[in-house]
Amino acid sequence: MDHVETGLRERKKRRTRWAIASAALRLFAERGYEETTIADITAAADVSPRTFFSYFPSKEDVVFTEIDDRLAEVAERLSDRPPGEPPLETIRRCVVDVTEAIVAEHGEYGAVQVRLILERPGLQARALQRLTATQEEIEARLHELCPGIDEIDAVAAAGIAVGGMQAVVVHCRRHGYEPASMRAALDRALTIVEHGLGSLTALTAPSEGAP
Amino acid sequence: MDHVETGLRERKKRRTRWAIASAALRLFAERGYEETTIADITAAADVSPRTFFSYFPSKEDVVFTEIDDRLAEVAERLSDRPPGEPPLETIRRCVVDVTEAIVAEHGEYGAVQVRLILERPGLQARALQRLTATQEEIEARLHELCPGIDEIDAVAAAGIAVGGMQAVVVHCRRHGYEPASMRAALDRALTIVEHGLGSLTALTAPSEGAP
DNA sequence: TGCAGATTTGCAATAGCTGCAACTTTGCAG
DNA sequence: CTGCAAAGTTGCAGCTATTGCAAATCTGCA
Repeated sequence: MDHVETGLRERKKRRTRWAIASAALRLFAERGYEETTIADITAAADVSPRTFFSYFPSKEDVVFTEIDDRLAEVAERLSDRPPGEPPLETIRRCVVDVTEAIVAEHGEYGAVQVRLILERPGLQARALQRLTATQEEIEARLHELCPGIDEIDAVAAAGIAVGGMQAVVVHCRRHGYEPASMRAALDRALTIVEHGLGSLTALTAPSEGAP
Repeated sequence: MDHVETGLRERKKRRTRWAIASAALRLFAERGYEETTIADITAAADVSPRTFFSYFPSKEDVVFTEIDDRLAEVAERLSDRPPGEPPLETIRRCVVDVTEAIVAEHGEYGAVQVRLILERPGLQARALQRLTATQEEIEARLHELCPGIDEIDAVAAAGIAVGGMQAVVVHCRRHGYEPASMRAALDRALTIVEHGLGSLTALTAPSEGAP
């Protein structure tokens, strides 16, 4: 039971939602986020301003269209891992999926969405919040995968994993989104997550000073 | 040149700022955040509504009064570490300081602030954003401490460290703030940060299933 | 005592968001 | 077909946060 409903009603709703979202993203890209009002968006989408709020709870939420679905999808996929796989491998897979889902282009306006989120503090905050939600999702799966796992361990593992993810996002923000570079950063971060900061000799040696 | 200015002007400004902040926090505690308007706050603080915005850029910012100062203070303290100390130790120290600064009670309304931040999604998002800022702060210090460190390593290390911090915050949110328990969670998280997720046998063994 | 600069304030306007009630459309039974 | 009830859309009024602007006050220092 997903999006297979054939009713005219459903189809029309989906179309309207898309009309609003794409109008919004297009306008955001053209004149900027703050510079685009709800009225502008609804005018472009040819619906009443009031209607906007029956599709999205707030202006900010339009920006996250699809991204949320994508994230949820990834979280679900986590449960479909081969039963014998070591949890750590599962986490790795999960982090890779989520990260790529976040960074990769989603449909036509993906680039716009990413740029907006990275630029507008408000949107950035919202994104972090969703990332935190994902973190709890990960932790829940961990408890499923390793029934007896210590709670602190699970929380910490999830937290650290997400921290690694964020590291990649930060890296991308600075150096752009070439898949290759991103992959490298992701692998590096995951290795560190796996072996700990203690594996970085740069960190265990006394800080500069006496030779 | 900090808060030593003796001018009547300075003193009055400081007093007003405090009046607004404490009125706000008190009201938030009494009737809730959303239920308190700027007008309510300024009435209680005995200033004009317009004045509020010359002290705080937004309603949300009042909640973070002092917390920001505290965080900045901690970040600064990072540079005062003994020169020969291994960076990893410095990080540990830093994480402990920041975490305790976040969780500990700040002044009279500390508990209110923490509760609000944890409850209101908007404030939570804002807090995460500030945490991210701290993360970048940590990274910058890392580059100072280990001049040649690989950028990805630095970003990842900072990200993971903050992830560990968040883990502790999550833990506290669930189990309360008894210092002992928090200390334990913090230590555990830091150990994991240091030795990696690979050190948790629960994660490296194949997930349940065939015995 | 009086001025120059800083603060405070009132006023008006914009924009996001919500509740409500009237109006339309759609799905379906008769 | 036809008509009804549920679902969806719209306009309206209203509330709150936030900002620009200019008049009114206050403070520090002659």
